[in-house]
Amino acid sequence: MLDPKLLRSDPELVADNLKTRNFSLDVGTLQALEEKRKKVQTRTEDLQRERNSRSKAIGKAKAQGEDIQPLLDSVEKMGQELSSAEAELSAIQEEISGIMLTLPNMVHESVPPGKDEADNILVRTVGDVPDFDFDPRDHVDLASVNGLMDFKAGAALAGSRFVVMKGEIARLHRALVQLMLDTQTGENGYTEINVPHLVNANTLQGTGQLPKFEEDLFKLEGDFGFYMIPTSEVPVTNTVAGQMLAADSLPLKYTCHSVCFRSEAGAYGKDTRGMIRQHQFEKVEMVQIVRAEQSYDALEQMTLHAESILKKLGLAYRVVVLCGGDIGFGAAKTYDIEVWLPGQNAYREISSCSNCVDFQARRMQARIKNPDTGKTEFVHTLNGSGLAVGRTLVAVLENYQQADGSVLVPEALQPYMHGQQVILEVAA
RNA sequence: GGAGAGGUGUCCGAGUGGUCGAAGGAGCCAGCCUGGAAAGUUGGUAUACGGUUCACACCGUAUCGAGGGUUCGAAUCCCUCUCUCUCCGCCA
Repeated sequence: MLDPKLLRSDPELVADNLKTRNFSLDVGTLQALEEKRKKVQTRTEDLQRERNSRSKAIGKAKAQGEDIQPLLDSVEKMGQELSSAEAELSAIQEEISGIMLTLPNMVHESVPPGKDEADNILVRTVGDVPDFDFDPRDHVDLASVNGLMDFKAGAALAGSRFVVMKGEIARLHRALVQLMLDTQTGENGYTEINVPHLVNANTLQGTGQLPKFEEDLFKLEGDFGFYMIPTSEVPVTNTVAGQMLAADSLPLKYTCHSVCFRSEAGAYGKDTRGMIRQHQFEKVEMVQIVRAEQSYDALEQMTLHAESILKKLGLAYRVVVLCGGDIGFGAAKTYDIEVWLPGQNAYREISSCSNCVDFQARRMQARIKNPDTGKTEFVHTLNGSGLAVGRTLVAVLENYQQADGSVLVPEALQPYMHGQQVILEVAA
């Protein structure tokens, strides 16, 4: 959520900023609502004050054994007026907060303007794109041998955009999870955390998926009000919701392996082949809760933490900073990491690292007491993939393939593969 | 699933209709004390919103798990929900 004070005091500044992400803020409507709110609130509070003071007088009079009937009569008439003022006020406030919840975050000044991903700015390119002396296959062709990656089976069990993995592929997938968790915990200073895969609406509102993006989520039927998490960013970040954190407990750095569920509404016909875009996929996430003044440094570090996995795996990638038109709802600045996929002859997103500044913290009411000023302030939250496991699997298969269709196991993964150096070998 | 007990400020904890934003304690901050510290001692220490103000600040309103109700007045009474704990049942 945006700072309501800023929105009130300088709506043009906010509107200008949101223009960067092609969001048009209706300043006039908002200001009119605000003005009305102010008027009704003042009137309501005046009435409340009057009622309170008369009620106190009644209490006093009664204690002294006086006749309170005249006082009762005088206050009774206020009741109607007060309750209608209160109703009007809460209706206006509800309307305002409804709008506030749908406003995206303001972007950092370094975020480039732009319409879509074509306008993202390249930050750096790392590693060499492999040069094959044969026509490289994509991961579907490579791993479908013996049905080790079986989309038909997935479709039969659930529908399109599901997969069944077996044998060496399933193990490689698990090995990637292990490598990622071990790296983030052992080298990058994260604490491993394991969280619910089902959450309630309030939690999703805290991180910004609700109320605006419900169609992207899977919601469970029944009275529980459960949604399946689209990313563990949601439950992990919300572990600090509603808390007054000790300032010296920050930064909090969590890494979490989870399954993620996305409806992929609006992605019809996009990435229909293979494991790039599934309804269910696994991800190792990084989440940081930091002091405000540290969040942009933390974003740089977190991006490097994501990159550290790609470096270990020897995969070529590039880092881009998302332009205003491509950046997510809650983020103030986002780096995407794109890995080279020979099967697509293109770089494809494998991680997204965002600084949400105080946007989520304000929604969640996650705060610290600043020890220097004594003031309460919101923490800053960051999240990033470290990495998307399914897409990393795709990248390993496609980048390490050999002419005969077998795939070399990157050295960093071999300890997790019982020392196995090659998979998908065709029996001679 | 059944029975019971609870949810109060940063934390612990008192408070069953009125002067309670809330006793007391811990923590934290400041003053005194001290060569310095500890101890002691005095004071301060919630959040949000609104109003007045250049500002310091002051005033008002709301907030005792959440929402509704009763009442002139609710932390306190009633209803619904929710979470935690204990016991029983069931269960990976």
